[in-house]
Amino acid sequence: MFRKLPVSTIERLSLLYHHCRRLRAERIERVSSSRLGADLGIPAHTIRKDINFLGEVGDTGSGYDVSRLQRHLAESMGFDQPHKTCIVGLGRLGSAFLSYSQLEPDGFPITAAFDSSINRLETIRTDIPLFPAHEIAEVVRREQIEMALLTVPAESAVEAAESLAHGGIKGIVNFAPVFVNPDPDTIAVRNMNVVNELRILSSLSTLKEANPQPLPEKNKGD
Amino acid sequence: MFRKLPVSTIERLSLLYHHCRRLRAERIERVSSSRLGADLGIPAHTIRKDINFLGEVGDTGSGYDVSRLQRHLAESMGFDQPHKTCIVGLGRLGSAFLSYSQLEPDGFPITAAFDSSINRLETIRTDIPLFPAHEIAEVVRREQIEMALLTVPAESAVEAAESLAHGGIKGIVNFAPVFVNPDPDTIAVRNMNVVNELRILSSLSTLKEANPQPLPEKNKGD
DNA sequence: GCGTGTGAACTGGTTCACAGCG
DNA sequence: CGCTGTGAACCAGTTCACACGC
Repeated sequence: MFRKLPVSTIERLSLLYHHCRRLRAERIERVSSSRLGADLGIPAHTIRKDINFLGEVGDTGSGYDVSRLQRHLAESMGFDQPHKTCIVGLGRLGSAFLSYSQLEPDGFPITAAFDSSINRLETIRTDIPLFPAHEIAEVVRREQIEMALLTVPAESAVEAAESLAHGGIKGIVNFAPVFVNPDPDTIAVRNMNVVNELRILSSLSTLKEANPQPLPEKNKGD
Repeated sequence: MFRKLPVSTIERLSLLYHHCRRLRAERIERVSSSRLGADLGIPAHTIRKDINFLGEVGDTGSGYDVSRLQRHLAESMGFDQPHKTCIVGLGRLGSAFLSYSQLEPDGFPITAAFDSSINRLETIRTDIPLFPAHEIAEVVRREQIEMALLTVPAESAVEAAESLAHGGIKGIVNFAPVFVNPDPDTIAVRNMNVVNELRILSSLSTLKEANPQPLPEKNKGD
């Protein structure tokens, strides 16, 4: 249908979808691109361009109907269907997600969780079914799990990702500080690495000091 | 010195720096751009271009000296100095970081942590100094804290970010699902939102199904 | 010959400017 | 008159191709 959405556009539309839900919760029914831009830190014309990838949705002269916009986003990007998700690695971070109740209502029900330590599996108390790591592929396939949060130590990340691939996973959010992608043609990976983000921030600030110029202004109107 | 590094280049160089440390730990002293590219999922010529922003560093015909490369990266991007870091919000996620011992050796010592619940502050046992949220600005300024991990609920994020700004923070890693940036000219923000990453993954997979074409190959050699 | 360094060509995402419509 | 929609212009980053040094 909509070939070739730039990834950056997908990222922004995903943000936008979330913002629509928020606006609806606040009973706001109508919003302009410039308002959206200010709220999300994105230039207004970029917002309009992005939305137009989905076809015409706005009402000329009076902005966007929040509900309609949300519906359009949900339908065309698949935000309306839930996607079964699993957690691989139940250290501190994985455990935190295990009890992060926001995932289910946002469309990502945690359907299974894995750890290589049987000991640890027996200790954790939760309603979510827990399995040993060697059953990853089997369970993912059986339960048709699409998404994975990969929260294992760096040493185990590649192997765990391969198991997920064997199970037919569709996407991985990788928290380990190593590159994993068993099969780039089939599996998408997003990396979330705190230390790396901190490094990026620190070099941005270092480079800025060395060359004092304001960061490009991004959240103004048109 | 090196004006105008694209942010994407900074991101890759930061990854590269981390990889250098790993290689050195494995006693690997010499590496080619194509090898680096394969390890990091980045095309080899992009690696070379990125590295060249720092000036000539490689040895023609025989790749890069890992130690020298690491040193160059550290010096020009400020990776060698430690940057004091704080945690704002001690829920599950914030607490996980509080005991994530990797931050200190990677150059981001946790110097303080904050929460608005005095009760919670009294419960947590740690060597890191804890403070009530209303002291954020004061402590950040006094301790010269540069970085913050913002792990508060969405409702409190904007306010917390403003306090950090008052304290003169340089960078914020924002885990809350709202846009925060009190002062784009002075403060850099990186957003890490699991639900958003999951949505991006799900729409990538949805759009791919609707239009079955392989994702662009990224981790091949030259 | 292998692997870096780099100017040149390219590509595609972002920005602009304005037409069109309520 | 405000705000969307959009083709055109722009520009930044990526990709290419090849010269040069080991």
